[in-house]
Amino acid sequence: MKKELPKTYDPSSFEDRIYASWTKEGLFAPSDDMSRGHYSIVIPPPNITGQLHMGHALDNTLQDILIRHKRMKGISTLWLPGTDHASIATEAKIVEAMKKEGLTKDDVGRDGFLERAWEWRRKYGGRIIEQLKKMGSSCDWSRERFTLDEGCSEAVLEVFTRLYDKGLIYRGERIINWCPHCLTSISDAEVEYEEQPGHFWHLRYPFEDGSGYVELATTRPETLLGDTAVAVNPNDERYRGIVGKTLILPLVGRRIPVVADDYVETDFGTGVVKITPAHDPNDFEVGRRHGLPLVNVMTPDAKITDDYPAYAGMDRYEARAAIVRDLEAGGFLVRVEDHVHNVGTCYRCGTTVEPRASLQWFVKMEPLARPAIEAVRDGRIKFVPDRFSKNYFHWMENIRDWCISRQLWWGHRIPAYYCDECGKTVVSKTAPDRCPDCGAPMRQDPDTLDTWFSSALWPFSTMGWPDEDAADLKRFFPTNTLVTGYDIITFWVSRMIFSSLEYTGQIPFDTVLIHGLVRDAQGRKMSKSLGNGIDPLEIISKYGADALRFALATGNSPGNDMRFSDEKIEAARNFANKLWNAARFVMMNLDIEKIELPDESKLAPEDKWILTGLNRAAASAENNLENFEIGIALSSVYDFIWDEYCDWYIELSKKSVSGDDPERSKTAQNVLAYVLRETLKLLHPFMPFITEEIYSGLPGEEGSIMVKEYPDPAKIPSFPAEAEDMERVIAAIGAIRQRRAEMGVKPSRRTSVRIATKYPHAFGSTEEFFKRLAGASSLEIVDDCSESGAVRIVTDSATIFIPTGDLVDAEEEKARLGAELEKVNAEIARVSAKLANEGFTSKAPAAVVEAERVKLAKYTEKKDGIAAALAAFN
RNA sequence: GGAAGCAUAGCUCAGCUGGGAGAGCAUCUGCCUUACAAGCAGGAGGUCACAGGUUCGAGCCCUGUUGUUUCCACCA
Repeated sequence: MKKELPKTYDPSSFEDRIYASWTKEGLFAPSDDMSRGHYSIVIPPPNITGQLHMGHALDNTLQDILIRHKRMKGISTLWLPGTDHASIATEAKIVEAMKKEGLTKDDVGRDGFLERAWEWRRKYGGRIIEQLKKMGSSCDWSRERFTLDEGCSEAVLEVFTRLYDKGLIYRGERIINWCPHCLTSISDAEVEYEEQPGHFWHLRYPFEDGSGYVELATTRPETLLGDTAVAVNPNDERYRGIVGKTLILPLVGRRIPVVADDYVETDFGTGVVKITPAHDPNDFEVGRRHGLPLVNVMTPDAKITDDYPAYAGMDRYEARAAIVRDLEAGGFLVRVEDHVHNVGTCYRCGTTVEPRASLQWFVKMEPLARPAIEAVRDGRIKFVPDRFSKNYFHWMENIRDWCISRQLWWGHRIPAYYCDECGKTVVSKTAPDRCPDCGAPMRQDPDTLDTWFSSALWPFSTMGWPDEDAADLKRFFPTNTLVTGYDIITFWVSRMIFSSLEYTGQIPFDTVLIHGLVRDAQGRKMSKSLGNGIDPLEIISKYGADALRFALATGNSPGNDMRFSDEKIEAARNFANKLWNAARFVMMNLDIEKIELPDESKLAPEDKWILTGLNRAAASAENNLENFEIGIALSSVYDFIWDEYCDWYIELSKKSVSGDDPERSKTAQNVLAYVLRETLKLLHPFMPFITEEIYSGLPGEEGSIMVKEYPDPAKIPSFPAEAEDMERVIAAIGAIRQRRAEMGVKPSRRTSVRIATKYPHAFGSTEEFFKRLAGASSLEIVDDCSESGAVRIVTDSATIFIPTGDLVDAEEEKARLGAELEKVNAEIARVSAKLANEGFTSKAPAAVVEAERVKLAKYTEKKDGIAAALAAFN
């Protein structure tokens, strides 16, 4: 019946095999048994262009831990996976690929392009899914979804038409962020600001009537071509007289007015601002207030239009240089100063964004934001940690309308149809045959929707919405936990919340578990450009997926960034190896058909001690997992395995297992195996592969560990009193080891040990322990020992005598004991003072006061022991 | 300009509702004690950034200061 594990822990030899067997047995699908409730998570869908990186690895490890834990608790559990079509990123890839063939989008046309995109998706879209599987992710792959699949597209159409009918989606000419490289609009959230050194060019614009100039400063002189006014503050005494006058725009010759607007700060620059409504968001607003014309001076790829022949075709930076040169030549340049300013860049490609007035589709946010704010404020949705709700509120409360149209082809095409004859617009899920007003043919809007528009629907579009009766929707929606990084709260989390509330009337999830970024060993963000990214797949092939998961989960607290280093992953692998070897030891010694926890009457003190420890570890794991304290949950399991089970219990059990009492041996085997089995279950959500591999070798166990019941502390026997006695023995062994090490006693040298204690029952049958673990040749329980040639070690429950003959220097012993006495006296003084403090005893919780009393009693016992030991020298 | 996080052992970090500071790595000493040298046993190492405050009691709560990181805003 004995099963042997290979001598070394080699995760690559079993991880893939185990994952395949889980899949084959269909263990990832939710169970039909709903008696213990249900629990669901939707995966943050990775981009189909993506390769697994450490961020995914962390995100998915956390989700898998939560899911596996709930599943083991018998809850019907769904982890719904899928991918995101990632409009900009994917389109860029396809364009790039076509470029190698010498083709452009226009060459192949819209249909040809989409064919290529779908082909690309078929080829590479599953790559990241396969990588997630390497992590051990227990997603229900039979439910895998894609943001551009039929169901999700249906949801998008439904939402768009509903919002349009409600007046919450509108089309209008606004200033939007335009990426000249991606050639599309992007939303405010997709702009990243970075500080860049630049200049302030002080210019002067002449009055038409020849009465001089106004001086103003700009960081973007090339936008001068689009100036349609100059503005001053209405309360600025200096400029009161010029409001309403007309200026001649240098180089262009356009007549532009001086307007008064509160937007202008009197104490910044010269107090005069040039207004370019088509190329600056603030100027756009000023322009609207004053009815100024929009003059767009740039092409989509940020080159000057043909309207300005002197600069036509130049890109914005060439044009800037040329215009500055011409301004200087014309005497319009007063001076140039250095200036650092924030420049908006595209979050996808890093190109400097060009604000640009254009006709786009928007979602009216204010009415949607209100209930979304309320849902978090009243606690229906919780952020863990809570502080991220502040970010959320700030963003939601200052939200601006969301630009959702993209000048891309890969994505959900906007279901708006235009009649070129009469100008009619129809928004409809199905294409109208012809214009309902004039009967002319209609033309669909060429644009697609922001990728995040469909991601915002993910928690319910994947469950079957808009079919309100869809089985999954009824059963698993709202979902429970959303696990994601703080970097996409605005992009995604907030949009799911308002979307779900608006369309389903329900919250999308009750808890948002936020994690930080995984940084490199130096604390830098992992990035492609730095080349400091650590590839999770490489880590897996070198150390195993369990080690990777452990390294990511341990010591990680919600919302905080973490560093990933070789030391961390090695420590994780070492732990796996430790567990592996412990299991190997247990299995080598097992001679039982199945694991049965023996009656209490058969249990030895050390058995009761380890069971009590297991009980505590199980309680800690359970409580901390429920509170999303995943790192703490894991460390309590880790500590139990290494410090209690391996370092002590296995050593203690050796005397029984290999002893000559068959019944005692059987009991010890059963306890060893029982604790190992329950420990494997405790650890399984964190390290699924190694736990499954070991579990499958345990006698009498059938099926997969992943669907066994998670250890319930209420069902694990606990013996606090006996465990405390065992602690006295462990403390005594520790104290002897310490003294021997201090005295430089060779490990091979055995000495007899005598123990005087108030707790003789605790030390009753422990001789073997002292022989094995404390270098003892014999153990004797004595009432007292007054011989002087002995080392005396005093713990709070025993005085230990080791007659080491001439090794002992009486004076040294006295000095050492004296020092210890002093120490313990100081402790007694401190605790006594505390207990004498009426403020403490009356105000502190009873349990805390009691704990102090227990401490005092222990210290006092120790003091008495030391005093007695000292007395023996006199 | 606004907001938030972080500051704990040489390094990287835990420390969950306030009740005498922990881990991993590194380091020092001694061990191949037949599960494990990816290990075992033992040791050293901390005014918990600084200054006040609240409290019987503060690493933890409050105020301020310094350093550092991030998010938001965008003053042309």
